Amino acid sequence: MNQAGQTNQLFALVDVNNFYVSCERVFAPKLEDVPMVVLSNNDGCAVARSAEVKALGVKMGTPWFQMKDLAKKHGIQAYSSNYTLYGDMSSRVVEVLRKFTPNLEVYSIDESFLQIETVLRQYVDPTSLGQIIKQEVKDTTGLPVCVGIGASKTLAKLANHLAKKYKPFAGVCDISSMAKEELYQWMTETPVGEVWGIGGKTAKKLKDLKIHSVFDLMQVSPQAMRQQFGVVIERICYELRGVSCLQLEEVAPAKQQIISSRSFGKPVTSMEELAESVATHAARGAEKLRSQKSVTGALTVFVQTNPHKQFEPQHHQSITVALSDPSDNTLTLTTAALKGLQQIYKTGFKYKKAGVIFNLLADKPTMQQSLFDDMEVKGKSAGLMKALDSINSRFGNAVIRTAAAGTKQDWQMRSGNRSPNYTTQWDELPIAR
DNA sequence: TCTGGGGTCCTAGGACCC
DNA sequence: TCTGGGGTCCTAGGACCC
Repeated sequence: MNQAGQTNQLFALVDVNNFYVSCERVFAPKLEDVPMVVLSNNDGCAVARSAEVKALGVKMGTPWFQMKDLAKKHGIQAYSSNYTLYGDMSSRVVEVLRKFTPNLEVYSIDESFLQIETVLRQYVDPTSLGQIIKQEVKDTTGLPVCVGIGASKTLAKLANHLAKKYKPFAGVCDISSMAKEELYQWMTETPVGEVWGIGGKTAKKLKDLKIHSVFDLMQVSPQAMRQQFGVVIERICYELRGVSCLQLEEVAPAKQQIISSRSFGKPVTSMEELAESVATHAARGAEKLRSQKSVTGALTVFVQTNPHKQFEPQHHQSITVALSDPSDNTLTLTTAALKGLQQIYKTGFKYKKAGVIFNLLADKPTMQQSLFDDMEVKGKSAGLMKALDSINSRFGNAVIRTAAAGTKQDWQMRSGNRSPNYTTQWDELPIAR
């Protein structure tokens, strides 16, 4: 919530239009204006649609086989997805955006929030900043973006929706500078289900309460919404009123869960095939684990039959295997996953999907941390000082500089009023050779 | 006769996002 | 014939404790 005296925040949401489709078009300009979709793994369903295809009423996630007739009729081109390419293009976009402000949150592969009130004075107004961003991304990466600007993330999202939907905005919509009457007009015209965080289920319940538009939701009492729907919807109400409740998350927090799973192109029945898949997923997960410097304390293995085949016997089962020691080791994790699979596999089913989930993630202990753990000096100031002294004598006194953790008072209390000369940021310590 | 009550922790499941 | 692959947060309810 805004504190009195705090600078009013302003958020910009930059979102690439039809991201996967636009990426493909950058490298195949002849596809410009051609109706096209990008398909999911196994070419199952549409995960990105060009504007032309959206105009035909094709919904996100429509199975390719269901739209084949339509595709034939309108010449819709289908492309298999290339996530490596999209990931690379995404980084390039973020690189451009960082030139405008370091206060940036990469929200998804094709969206970033920028906090812009601090850089605004260099520009005529928010809209012109938005236009410059849009042009710069286009010039540098070839990708088209829309920019939405508002006093909260939710309003920036709404503004982005308007920028995409209504041509006169020319790709940039600034809600914060809009006259109240105009904003309320847009809010009245926009269905409540378009609000970020209001999904199908909630939209339906809201409609039963005669809350149909964004404007309706902004008007109701947030407290009443909290009672009926919980804190999430309450927060959305405040955000729509311009009270920012969701702050920028500049550093992505470490994942709490890592999933690797995939559907099979064809039904799988044998243990051998399942085992191969599960082993692959465990190994992939282990890589992800190591890349964020975590270890996992438990993993879940699951197998599923095809839920769309109503008349075939169904078997959805999972098992969670606890590890005696948290690990990021491929062999350990693969072995545990296969052990789990043996427990849940049953013959006679046509499996459609299998995967591995790592739970109970924790930071991987660094060498320095285990040193302190072993010496049992953690939290004991005298022993801690001694240990730090010994590190200083090994690496030179300049190595350990300041007490970065906690306040100065905090440190002095724990260390008997000595000055904060030591770091508790273990990552900064060098590793002995 | 009459069987507490409040707290924490964990898990499953729902709802939502892209 | 053919239907994605990730994630997050919140809540309710059960287990358990004193």
